[in-house]
Amino acid sequence: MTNPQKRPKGKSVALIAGPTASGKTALALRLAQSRPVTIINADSAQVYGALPILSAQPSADEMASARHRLFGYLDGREACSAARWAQDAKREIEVAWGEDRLPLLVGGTGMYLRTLLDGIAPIPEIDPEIRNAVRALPTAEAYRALADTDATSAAALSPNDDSRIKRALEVMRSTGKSIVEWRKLREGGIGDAVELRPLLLLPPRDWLHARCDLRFEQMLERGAVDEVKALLALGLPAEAPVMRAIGVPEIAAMLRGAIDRDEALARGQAATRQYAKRQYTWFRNQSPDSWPRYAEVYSDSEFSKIERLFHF
RNA sequence: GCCUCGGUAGCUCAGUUGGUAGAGCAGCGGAUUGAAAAUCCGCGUGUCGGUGGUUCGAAUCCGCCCCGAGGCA
Repeated sequence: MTNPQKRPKGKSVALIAGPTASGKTALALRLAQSRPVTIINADSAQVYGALPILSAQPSADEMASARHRLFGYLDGREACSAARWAQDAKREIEVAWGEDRLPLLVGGTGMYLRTLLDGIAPIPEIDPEIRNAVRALPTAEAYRALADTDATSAAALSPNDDSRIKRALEVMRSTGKSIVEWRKLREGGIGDAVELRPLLLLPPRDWLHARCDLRFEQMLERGAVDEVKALLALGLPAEAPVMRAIGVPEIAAMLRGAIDRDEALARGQAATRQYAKRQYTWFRNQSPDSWPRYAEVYSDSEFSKIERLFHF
């Protein structure tokens, strides 16, 4: 299956992406047995140290069995971002190459991966005061303010799209330039400079749902509640990304007595399924057609089939 | 055995004096440029328990049967 027309563009980067609970970790660990790799996290919640269980980070044993990077490396007090992660990932990729290891990106955050591969608009850091002021506004007010100063981007957004409205507004206030203008530039992507070996895991939805449900239940049984207790004790602001991780609001509601355990379980499971669905939509539609899709249930017995899809 | 209440979407339930049914949640499709496990947009998916009547027309009225909960014995 070698294609003589296809010449390597550069050093290799492997990528396993797909919805939560699709088997990415198992596949990555299996791959690590067959060649020297550095598994690099590409998941926006697994970057935080506070939630190893609830964010489904690999276990301590799994982490010890292969080289892992960018898992749990940030304090919940700082907010990660696509650009921040992409920068860190680039660095880890270089290190891996330097050690003759294959960098293996594993994760489900489509925007992080896109930022790394395609780059992003070079918008300067937002002044924290401006950011805080903008985020404190009610959505409708933020939208009005945006319409007054940046009608073009306001027109392109739903008046309810809180997070994009506030991003557009903070960019306008902080840089004096519309986010629409900024986005005409896109910088820093490594996609054209590397030989990418991607694989999407898109298992059948029924199976995935059952796995989401089971996994959240097991998280609850295996320490997620204590994790959330400890997280709440830090007193982080509700907007901190780590506070919005799936399961945190649900378990927090249970801990303050607003809902019982069954309800927390049901809500956490539903939130997991809904997240998986969004990821499914992203990877199915946003990924280049050339990226191989594995639509079956992954198990290690399928590994040789997977290796072929990976174009090794 | 008798009485009462209930049986409508995957779940919890609405459904006014008969005009082939609609909410929430779940689910499905989509978007996604520095919070993305975020945020937003769109879509009812139905033997109205079954059956036989009354009627131009039944989820709505009547009979019988089935299932569930409670009560009386």
